[in-house]
Amino acid sequence: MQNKSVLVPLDASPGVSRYATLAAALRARVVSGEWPPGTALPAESLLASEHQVALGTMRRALELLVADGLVERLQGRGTFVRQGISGASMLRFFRFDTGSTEVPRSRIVSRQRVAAPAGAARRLGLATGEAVLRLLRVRLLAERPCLLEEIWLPLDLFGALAEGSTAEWDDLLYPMFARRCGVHVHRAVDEIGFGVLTASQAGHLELAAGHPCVLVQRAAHDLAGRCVEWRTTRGDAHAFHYTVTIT
Amino acid sequence: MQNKSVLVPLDASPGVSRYATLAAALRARVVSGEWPPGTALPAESLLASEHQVALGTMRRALELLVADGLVERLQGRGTFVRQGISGASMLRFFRFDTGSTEVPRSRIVSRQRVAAPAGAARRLGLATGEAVLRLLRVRLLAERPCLLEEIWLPLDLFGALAEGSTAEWDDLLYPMFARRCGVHVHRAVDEIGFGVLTASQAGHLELAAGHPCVLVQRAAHDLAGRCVEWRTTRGDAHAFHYTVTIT
DNA sequence: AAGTGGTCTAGACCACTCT
DNA sequence: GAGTGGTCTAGACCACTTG
Repeated sequence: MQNKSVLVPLDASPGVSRYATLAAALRARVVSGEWPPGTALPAESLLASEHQVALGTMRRALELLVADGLVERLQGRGTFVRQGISGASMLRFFRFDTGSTEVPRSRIVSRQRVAAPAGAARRLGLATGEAVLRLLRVRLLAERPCLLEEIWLPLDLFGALAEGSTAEWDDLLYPMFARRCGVHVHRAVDEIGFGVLTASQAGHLELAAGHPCVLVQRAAHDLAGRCVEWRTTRGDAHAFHYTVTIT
Repeated sequence: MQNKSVLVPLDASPGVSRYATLAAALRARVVSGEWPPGTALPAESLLASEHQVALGTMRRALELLVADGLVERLQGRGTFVRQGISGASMLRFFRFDTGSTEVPRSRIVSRQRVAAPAGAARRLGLATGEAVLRLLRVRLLAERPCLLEEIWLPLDLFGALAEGSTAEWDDLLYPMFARRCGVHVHRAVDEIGFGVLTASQAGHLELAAGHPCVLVQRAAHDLAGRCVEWRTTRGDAHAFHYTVTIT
């Protein structure tokens, strides 16, 4: 029987499959922090019996969470809440001829605690004037600057980054966000556009003012969907390349 | 039992699941033309009994074909071989402020039957000098040119387009390719880069020579994986925008 | 050896689309 | 009403990881 509405009092929403309902319930528990990033969920057989559904139905629900990127499943090990996005490097939009695929070095040019201007506030879901951290950061490959980033972070989440030396910061920010601030970036939207460098921007990149550049504007979100970072990345337009496959 | 190697003589490859093997077999039959684009496959129950597998196993195989974009399944109707790619408009890379999302008008500027130059031949998998069709095409929104396209087609497939007026050609090429030449574009790879317009290119777009532009180079493939079109699209870099979501 | 996810089976009923 | 794909069940065994 598909809908044992008598035996299963829970949510027999019409038009919604059981596994979709289960997935939503599990998603809520993950987002609530019941299973923090990196921890394992109960075994599928346990979850199935707890929710009184067949194993296959619970598996379908878990597959939805995998498709969402919320969890990952490892044969023989378990089902784990993902730590955060992985291959989201800005470098995937550029091709700098350094041969290797090394992680670019990172240099924090400036760090300011400021009142959020309208644009950043809007993107971060804050009121104009709320306290934010503004970072200016240059990324280098083979000692040469290749990307310039302006990063806006809500201070209520990233207070731990407002003090202390920035010289020892990691080259990769997101793992550091997780370790030092407990912020896990789970989803990001990159919007690519074209522009021209100001004199100041060009200086950081060792290019001429007015040089064409590609702009990548990123809004990064945590598990709960809150925007936790707003970032604008600039790089030489001539180094830009990106591949999309349609099917 | 998972591997009835005695009862099922077919391909008991180690390390490969049954449904993956089934999917490969079905894919081969689709590619061979046994079920042309637009036609329905036999019902999943038929396929399952024919291949002596459980329904669920055959469904898993069909899901793989769906993920490939090879077929689509419609509840109550059947499983159909896809006609071709759908939302692959070049316009998704640009934002021209015309408000609407109309299909841009198309004007064929020139059509030549030529010997393939090395670049086009390589992309199309032809020998240099083989006969190809070269099209120059302008796309217009609200009567204003927005995109310039140089299109290379192998003449052995597209002979039907070499004769007759180009004035009555459709605004969308792929449906016309299917109707008039029996060529179905199922997969395309777009490679995006940055450049600058030559005087001649700029003229077609009503821009100045040297104006920055975005280049989209597309290789389009049919069901069997043959490259059937090589296209270079140019548009004003300032109109470029593209969104990518990472998770 | 115990526990996990991955594959497979052989049924059942449901929702939808056509005629 | 007949036929299609979509959902669900209650089992079984396989492949892999870890103690």
